[in-house]
Amino acid sequence: MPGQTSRPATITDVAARAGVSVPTVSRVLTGAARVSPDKRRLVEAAISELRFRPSAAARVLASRRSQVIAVIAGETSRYGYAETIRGVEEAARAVGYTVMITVVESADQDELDRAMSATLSQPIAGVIVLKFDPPGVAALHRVPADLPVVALSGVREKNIAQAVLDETRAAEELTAFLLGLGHATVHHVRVPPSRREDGRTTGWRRALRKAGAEVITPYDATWEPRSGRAIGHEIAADASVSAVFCGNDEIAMGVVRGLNDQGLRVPEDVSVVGFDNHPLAEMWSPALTTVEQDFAGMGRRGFDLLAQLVNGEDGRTFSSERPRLLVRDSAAAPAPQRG
Amino acid sequence: MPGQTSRPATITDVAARAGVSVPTVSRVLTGAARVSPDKRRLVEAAISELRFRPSAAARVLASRRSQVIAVIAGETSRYGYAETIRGVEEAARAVGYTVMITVVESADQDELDRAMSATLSQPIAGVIVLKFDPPGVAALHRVPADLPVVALSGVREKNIAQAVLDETRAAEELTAFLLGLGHATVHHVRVPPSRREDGRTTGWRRALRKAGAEVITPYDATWEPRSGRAIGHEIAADASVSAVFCGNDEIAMGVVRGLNDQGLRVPEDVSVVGFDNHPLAEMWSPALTTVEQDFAGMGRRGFDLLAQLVNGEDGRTFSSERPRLLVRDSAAAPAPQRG
DNA sequence: CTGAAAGCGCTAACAA
DNA sequence: TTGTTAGCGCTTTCAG
Repeated sequence: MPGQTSRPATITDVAARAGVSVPTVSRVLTGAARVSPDKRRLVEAAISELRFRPSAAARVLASRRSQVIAVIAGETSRYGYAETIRGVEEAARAVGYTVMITVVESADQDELDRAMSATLSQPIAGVIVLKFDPPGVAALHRVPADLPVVALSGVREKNIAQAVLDETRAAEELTAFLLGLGHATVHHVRVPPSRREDGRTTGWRRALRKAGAEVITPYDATWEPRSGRAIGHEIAADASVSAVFCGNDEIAMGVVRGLNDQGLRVPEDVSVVGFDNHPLAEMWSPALTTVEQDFAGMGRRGFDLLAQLVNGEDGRTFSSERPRLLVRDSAAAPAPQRG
Repeated sequence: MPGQTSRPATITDVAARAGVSVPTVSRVLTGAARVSPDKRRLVEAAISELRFRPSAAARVLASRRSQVIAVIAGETSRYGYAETIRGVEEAARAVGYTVMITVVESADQDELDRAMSATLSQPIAGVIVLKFDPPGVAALHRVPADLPVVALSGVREKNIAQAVLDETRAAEELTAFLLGLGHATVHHVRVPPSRREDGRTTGWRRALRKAGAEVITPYDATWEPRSGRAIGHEIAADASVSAVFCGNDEIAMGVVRGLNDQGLRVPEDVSVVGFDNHPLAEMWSPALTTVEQDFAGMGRRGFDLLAQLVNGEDGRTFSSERPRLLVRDSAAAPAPQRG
């Protein structure tokens, strides 16, 4: 008998073919109740013969439960973002969840709502927000209260489940390391901050204060490595700079390049350190001293937190990890003729 | 009157509040039919007072249409992958679609089906497959026939809608450029290929054949820059190598670094070129000669193709773009003492 | 232009 | 253990 139309099989088709009722098929699908071995076998056979795939939409509607989570982020392709998302996806996939990506480009209310509404009207079990930047911060505050939420970031926030990387402590440690090398102070190149001040800047400032070193206004970079290069040119012209802490490795590479453009050598003339341990940081010449950040791990921890919330288990609502200092070749004692 | 429970408002609530029937609310939601201005106003007021968001699940179930597409990929965070996904997401968001990410780590049938079934049971309008690697290729062949599909890649395939970047032509051009500089032949470092041979390798071979140059077996790198560095060490030991074409910029940076480790200079001793125009390629010393690949653009074009299929419009089913050669500083005429 | 009625494919009580 | 009966929240006929 030919002519089966290619309409996807439904649970009703399966039930008919297996000679059982629809709920029985549902039972073998969900495992919610016991089914006799022979009926189960019949149902399973029917399922595979018909290539039946249950409709998630119908399922969600009837059960009010979903196996999808949304990740809301200001970007998706820069190193830290991409790795974090990768971690979330991995952890989600391991337990049968799918992840939906929502990019929020602006912190503007209307634009935000427009971007989010498409996602929020989807049947999602929960939301993970990458609170890395202003759009992320804004998005966090517009997630409906009835939806489980986890924020991922470098800075702690009250009353919200959160997985963080303790950037503040790590930045403090890195800055102290530079000071320990003998530098009078450490200059700072910021990446775009999520609020007034990010953890890296706070840690840097704290280390300088503790050491009684002068706190010089940071340079502001964009996410583009070439903005670091331009700052490198500025720094080269300022003989008082002997050590520079950059908000991330890509900017650090730009700064090194900018310094080199002007004939300065790293670390002989100026020490430069980065943050994140980007895959290319160790390939760079000189290999970058930096801080290793386990973004994927944070993503995984974030998903675990969310899964807890979704399942109504209690447990920790906060997960923090301390990034690790990676001493390589881009920092050394200050040159006598500079600083 | 307090005590509204926080149960999300449904279309029925809105209808009641606006004093109209449910279908009328539906009409203003979908715009499928004309509604008198006053009723429309009433409905809109009720919607915003109740903070009503239509349930996508119910909508999909009733209308059999979805505003979600799935992206299936072997990875998500390496440069080309991340940028491609970014392009798809951008184009999708612009027209109110949401994207779901599915990572397929292996080409193994069972593992693939497991990874894909979670996504395929979701109500999706179509699928975009990143056919960049073996898992991607395998995934493409397991997408149900009734689902609109677009493949994204560097190599053309029959009978399937596809957006590509013409890597073969670009690689040929790049190799010819090196040959034109006076190199007797060009060595090649491959990145993990999606099948037997990727477009970059094919283009390289073609250029060598046309020029009558010797075709030497390529080195095989992984996606990790450090694998390039190890290959750089090998190349340094082989004085016959004067020009190297690397499968991507990250590997090229590794190779340059490996060459430098052994005291060789680029491009004075050996010319090295990459592929992709990674954001750090121009920061590198020397700035990398490479090929600019518009991955995000390919992602966008892919989505547009998919949207066509979903909407049942006819039109082009293939979209190709030619990457652009970017001459910078990492390639020069061969050194007399090598090659 | 509008409402009544039916049904999308599934799960959740409830009996049997 | 199994089937029957009701919906989940929406869109889609079909009348009017």
